[in-house]
Amino acid sequence: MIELSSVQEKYILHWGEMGTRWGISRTVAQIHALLYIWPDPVNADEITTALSIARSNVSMSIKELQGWGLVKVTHVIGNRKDHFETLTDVWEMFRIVLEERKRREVDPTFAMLEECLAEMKKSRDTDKYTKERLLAMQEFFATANKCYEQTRGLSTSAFRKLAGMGGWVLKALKLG
Amino acid sequence: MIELSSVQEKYILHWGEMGTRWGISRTVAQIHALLYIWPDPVNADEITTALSIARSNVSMSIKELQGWGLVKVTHVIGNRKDHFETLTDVWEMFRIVLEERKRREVDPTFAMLEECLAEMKKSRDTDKYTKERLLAMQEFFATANKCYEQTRGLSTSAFRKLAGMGGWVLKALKLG
DNA sequence: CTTATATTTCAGAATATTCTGAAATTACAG
DNA sequence: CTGTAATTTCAGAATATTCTGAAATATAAG
Repeated sequence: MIELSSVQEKYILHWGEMGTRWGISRTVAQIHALLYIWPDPVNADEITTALSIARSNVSMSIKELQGWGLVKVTHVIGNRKDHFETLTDVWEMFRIVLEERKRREVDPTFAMLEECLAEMKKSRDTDKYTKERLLAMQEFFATANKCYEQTRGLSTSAFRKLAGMGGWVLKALKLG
Repeated sequence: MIELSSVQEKYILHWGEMGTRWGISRTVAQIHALLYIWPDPVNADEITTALSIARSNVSMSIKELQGWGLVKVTHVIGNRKDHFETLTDVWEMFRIVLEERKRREVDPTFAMLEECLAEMKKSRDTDKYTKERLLAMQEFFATANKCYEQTRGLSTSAFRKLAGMGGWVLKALKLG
C-alpha cells in the first residue's frame, strides 16, 4: 500500500494546484504527479487511498490522462488489477501536452479565424479595423505554428543542447 | 454605443471559451477580445451592454486584465469615464502573458522543487526514485527557462524572421 | 455456468468559481 | 461644500465543475 512521504505529498498537492490554473482538474493533475514520482505501476485502489478520493473519480481521471496520452496500463503478474504508469521523460511529456493542446485549442482557433475572415469577405464587411486585427491574429498563429513545427521533433538531448548554447537565436537570425 | 457584428460576436465568444480552457474567466477573455477588435477605446458601460454583463463584473475583470498588463486606461476629451484599450501587437501580447505566467506559476513551481530537494537532503531521505524524478523535473524547468530567456527579448519582426526561416534549429545545433 | 473481482457509468451532492446588485467610496464639476 | 457621475467592493445568488456512491457492466477464475 502507498504511504506518501511529506515531500511526495507536497509535490502532488502543488502539481494539483498548477493543474487547476491551466484548466486541468486538480485530481487529474494529482494522479499524474503520483504516477510520476512513484517507482512502480500503481493500481486504482492504491490511488484511491493515497489521494483520499473516490474510486470512480480515479477511474474517470485515469481515462482523462489516457486521453492525453500521458498514462498507460500495465499489469503485474499474479494481479488482475490494471496498473498505471506515466512517462519518466519530462520533455517528452511536455511535448505530448503541447501537441494535444495545439490540436484541441490552437487548431480550432485558427479555423475560427479563417471562418471569420471568410464571412467578412462574403458579406463585403466594411469593418476595416476588425479585419485588420483578425488578420494580425491569424498571422501570429501561422508564425507561431511554424516555430512549433521546427521544435516539435526535437529529441530530449537536442532540446538540452539547444538550451545549453548561448545566443543561438541571434546566430540563427544572422544566418537567415 | 457598441453594436457587434456577427463576426465580432463569434470572435469574442470563441475567445471567451479559449480563456476558460486556460484558466482565465470567460468574461475576462471576452472583454479582452472586445478591446482587441474594437477600433476605439471603450468605456465600462459600453462593455456592460455589448457583452450583457453586470457593471461590477466589468470593473473586476478590467482590474484583472490590468493586473496582467494587457489593458490600460485612456481618456476621451469631454468624457469623464475611464476608457480602456489593449495592445494591437499580438506577439507582444503573447510575450506579456508568457512572462506573467512564468512569474506566477513556473517560478513558484521551480521554488517548490528546490524546497522538496532541500528537504529530502536534510532528512536524509532514502527515496532514490522520487529524488531522481524531482531532479529530472527541475532540470527540465531549468532548461526550458534557458530557452525562454533566449526568445524573451525578441522583437516582433525578429520573431517573424525566425519563424520564416526553415531549419534554423538544425543549423543552430550544428553550430553548437 | 456461477461467483468473485474489477471497472465504468452517471445522477445527484459537494464544492469552487463566476457573476450580480446594492451599497460604499471616490472623483470632480459647479 | 454640495450634488452628481463614476467606480469599486463584496455578500450572497447563479452557475459550472468536480466528486461521490450506488448500481450496472465487464472480466475472468473455478
